[in-house]
Amino acid sequence: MKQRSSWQRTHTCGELNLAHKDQEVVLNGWIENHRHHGQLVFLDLRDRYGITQIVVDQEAKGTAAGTFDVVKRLGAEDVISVRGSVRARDADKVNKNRATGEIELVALQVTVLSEAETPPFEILDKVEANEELRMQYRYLDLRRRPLQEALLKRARFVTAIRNYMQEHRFIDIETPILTKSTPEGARDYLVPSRVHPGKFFALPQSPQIFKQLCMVAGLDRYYQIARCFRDEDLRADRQPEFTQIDIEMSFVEEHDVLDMVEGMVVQGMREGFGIELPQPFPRFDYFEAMDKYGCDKPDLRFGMTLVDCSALAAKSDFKVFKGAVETGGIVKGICAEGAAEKYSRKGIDELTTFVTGLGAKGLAWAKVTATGLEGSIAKFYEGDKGKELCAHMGAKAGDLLLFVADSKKVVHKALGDLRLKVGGTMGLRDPKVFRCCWVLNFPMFEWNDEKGRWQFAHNPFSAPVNWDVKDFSVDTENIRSRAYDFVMNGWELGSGSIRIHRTELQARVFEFLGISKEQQRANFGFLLDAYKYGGPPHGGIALGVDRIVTLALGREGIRDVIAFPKTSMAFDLMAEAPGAASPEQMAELQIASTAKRPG
RNA sequence: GGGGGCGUAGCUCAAUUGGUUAGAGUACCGGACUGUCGAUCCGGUGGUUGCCGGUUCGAUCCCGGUCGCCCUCGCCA
Repeated sequence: MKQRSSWQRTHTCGELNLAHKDQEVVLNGWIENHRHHGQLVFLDLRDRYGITQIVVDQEAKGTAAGTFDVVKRLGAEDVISVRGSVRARDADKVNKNRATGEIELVALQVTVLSEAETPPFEILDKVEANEELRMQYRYLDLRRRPLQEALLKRARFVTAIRNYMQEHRFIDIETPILTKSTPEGARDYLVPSRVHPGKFFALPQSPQIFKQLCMVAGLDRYYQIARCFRDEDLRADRQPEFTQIDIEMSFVEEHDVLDMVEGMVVQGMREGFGIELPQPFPRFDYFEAMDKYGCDKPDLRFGMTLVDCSALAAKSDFKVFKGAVETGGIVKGICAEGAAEKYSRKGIDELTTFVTGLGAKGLAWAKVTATGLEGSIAKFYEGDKGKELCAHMGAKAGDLLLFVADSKKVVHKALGDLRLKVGGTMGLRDPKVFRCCWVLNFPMFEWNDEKGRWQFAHNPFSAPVNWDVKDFSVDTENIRSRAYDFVMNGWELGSGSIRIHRTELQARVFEFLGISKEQQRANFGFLLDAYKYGGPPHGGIALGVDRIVTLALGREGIRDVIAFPKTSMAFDLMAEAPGAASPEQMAELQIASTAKRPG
């Protein structure tokens, strides 16, 4: 027989119903609300599982002496234990908004476990206090149901992922948190070493190199729910520390990784959030995604794809169209189905302002009517020409056509963003609908204007699509890597690649980017050495847990799904971290601060 | 690092062109009330208008600086 103190609960605040009628039970919890009626008091008692109404009746039989005096003094957030009898409510007194609404607990005895001061904000499901205050008192904010629900579902999701990985022979391997700084990529968080004066550990931006070493070690399939750290400026979807599902597999090609991860995501979304994802996830070549959606993370909840109209534009009388093509640019359009009515002249002006803000010189448009086109380009597309354009765009009466003529880069940026904006306005981006896809074969390098040199587009270890590429300096911008992104609803949620597993090729990539032998040795020496002793072909991916959960739950930002987040200035308002180090600590670490405003 | 928004009672907000004693809802405290469930009714406490400085007879309001929070561009291989 388990021991239970008299104050300890027999049930939770979410589970009592008519089946427990007339039973004597004990509940523990926080007082969410209290309603005093003189000789009759109602308490809403809350715990993680729900809310149960407690009734304290001065005149009820069997109530312990003094109970009513205790209850009269109770207030919000006091922690109490209630021994009572479960009573069915009369039909007209049932609260249909609560799982426990058919019953109430008639108090026989009330014990105060902990008194609460008036909280700085009311603990209600609906957010009333501002986020700054809520972050300062995060432990109070976390009492709110929406936050608890996010943490619960996040945990269920991660558990589903772990189960899936376990089922597929992956080994959960912990990699170092105290590791080494690398020059490329994000700014590192540094940790001074006491026993190595003047030297610093870096917190990992990701376990990238270690997971590849796991492959060299022959561990074959690695995964980790890994904390990562990046000291860059923050956004609604970025925290200085965040969590990745990190995966690496040996002896694989792209489709092996993609198939495996696809199954994992489907299982995680189903078991974590009850979301069924349509399969298979479409797989786009990078340039195909850019051509059709104007971006490398397409939102597939709706169509409205970009249609190339350059050929039609070239023979047009419209100078803007014709001129763009003649000077090496392109003309593309989108067809917003049924949007003609939704956009007034003023609405279209706003769209024009929107695209000019993205670098476009203007926005050409036309509304399709039963008789032809209306709008800025109508006079160039009368009669058959108009019909030809509509046929090309797949447009029918009531649709709105929007065109941008410019360089390919500008057209894709402007129309890609415009597509999302118009799609949003037309209600095509339903937050309860989820569509995933893969984007493959990203460019291997990108030009860094500031530094005046090429740099990795993805990471230094991504293999080129063509293993035999002789010279990276030839046609550099068209060299593709075996890198892929996982995308859901227009969010990049994961990124990975098939890796380079041979020293020679890795060395040539570094060499091309002007990373000297010395730098290579200093930064990645142990990885390059490892490959000398037999590195298997391998590849992997990392998925952002915080972002997936945020998207699945339809929350505003990732702070909503992290128990103890930091502000956009990377400050923990509750713990007041970071904080000052004492002179003694600094001296022991042999470091000094040059900050103008210490502590 | 740049741009934008915000900062007034514990909380959410208001306050006319710069003008009397800075208001309301809610919370809290006190009172009434035996069927409420965002209880209701009556009364009350509660303010360095983020901070510093300037303009002015007079500043919540205008100006400069500063601190904090949020969004965003750069940044985040």
